[in-house]
Amino acid sequence: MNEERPGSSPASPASSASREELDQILAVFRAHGWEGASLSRLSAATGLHRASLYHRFPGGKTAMAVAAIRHAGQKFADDVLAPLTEDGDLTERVQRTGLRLARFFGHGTRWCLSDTITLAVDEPAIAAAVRDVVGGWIEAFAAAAAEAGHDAPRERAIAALVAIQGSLVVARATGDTRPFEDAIASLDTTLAQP
Amino acid sequence: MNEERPGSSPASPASSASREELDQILAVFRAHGWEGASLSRLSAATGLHRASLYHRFPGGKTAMAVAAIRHAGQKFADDVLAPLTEDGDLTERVQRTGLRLARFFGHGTRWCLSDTITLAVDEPAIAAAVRDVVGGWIEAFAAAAAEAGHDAPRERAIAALVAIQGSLVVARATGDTRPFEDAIASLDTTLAQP
DNA sequence: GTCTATACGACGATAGAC
DNA sequence: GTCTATCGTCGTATAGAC
Repeated sequence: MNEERPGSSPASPASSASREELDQILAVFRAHGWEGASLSRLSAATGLHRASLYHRFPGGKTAMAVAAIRHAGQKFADDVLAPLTEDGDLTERVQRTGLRLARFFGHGTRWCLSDTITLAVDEPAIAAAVRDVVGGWIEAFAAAAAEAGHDAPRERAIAALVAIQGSLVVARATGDTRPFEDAIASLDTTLAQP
Repeated sequence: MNEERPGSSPASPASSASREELDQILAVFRAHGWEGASLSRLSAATGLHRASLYHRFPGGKTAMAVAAIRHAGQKFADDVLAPLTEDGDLTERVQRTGLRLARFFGHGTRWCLSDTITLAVDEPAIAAAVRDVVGGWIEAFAAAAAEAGHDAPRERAIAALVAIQGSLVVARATGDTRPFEDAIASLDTTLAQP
């Protein structure tokens, strides 16, 4: 379980960890936020002992969080946003993205890392990483809205993002996931209609 | 600083703390969430030592959180939701509620307690208190939408709530508070129009 | 009701053997 | 690169003097 990264992306600054480990670290930060993601929980989730985690991430917990955010951004771009830029009818692409979104967020039962990890963290690196991921999200949505012929595509994109984030918060607070499904369903009129 | 509660509301189950202290406790939970709201921070914010906090709240940190949520719900009902049920034109009342909302959330710079405190807390009392407050919020919005003649007032109310919550999350993640101002501005069409 | 003092476990982080 | 063991600090929570 240590013969990883054959010739993958050399863009990451350091920190060697397998995709599975990053998945598990990501899950902890996503569910518990910065303060709730303790080394104990991260250790239990990955099966690695504290010292091994620090071996992979010499930058400590902050580096783990940044790596988790970048990993989440990559997964989100590949799984959710990619269908938006493929060939085919815009409405169909937006619909496919909606399905991917619903899966990504467990149909309203899993929170957004960009939400949970930004609570009261005073680490500039984390804030920057989140801004990066969310910016890409907005850009991809805006491109769809522009293709649909809307005159303020960025505003439309942000509106869609707001609806998703808000519905996840409401789902967490009330236990009702219908608003999330509504937010996904309304993507068509928000992004694919002029 | 201890001659409080003359004959106020005997509805609260126990826990004697002044409004100012509850304000300060509320501010800590709102900004830092459940895990980040440490006794040190609560002690520093109130000026009370740990033991004094436990004297006011024999139920410990959970009791402090529940009291903060109820206090926030009361303030929100009095400051923000009350204008909706007063006399006068519906559009004007909704507009006034928008102004109160903007002030309550620092124009997008202060988060919602119902959001931050629900992150990874496994305390049923806290979840119940939040559900209570959010439920009242939805009901008040739905009453306005019903008065406007909408046929699905509850859905409209939830849509407005989602927009506000989502814009606060986006503001936290990106630093841009314009989506929040937009959410407030759109209250008129969401709640006051048929 | 306020305080000082403290219990005891969990926190992030390291040292150093293997 | 993995582990055990440990550091010093902070977490929630109490005891008990005043």
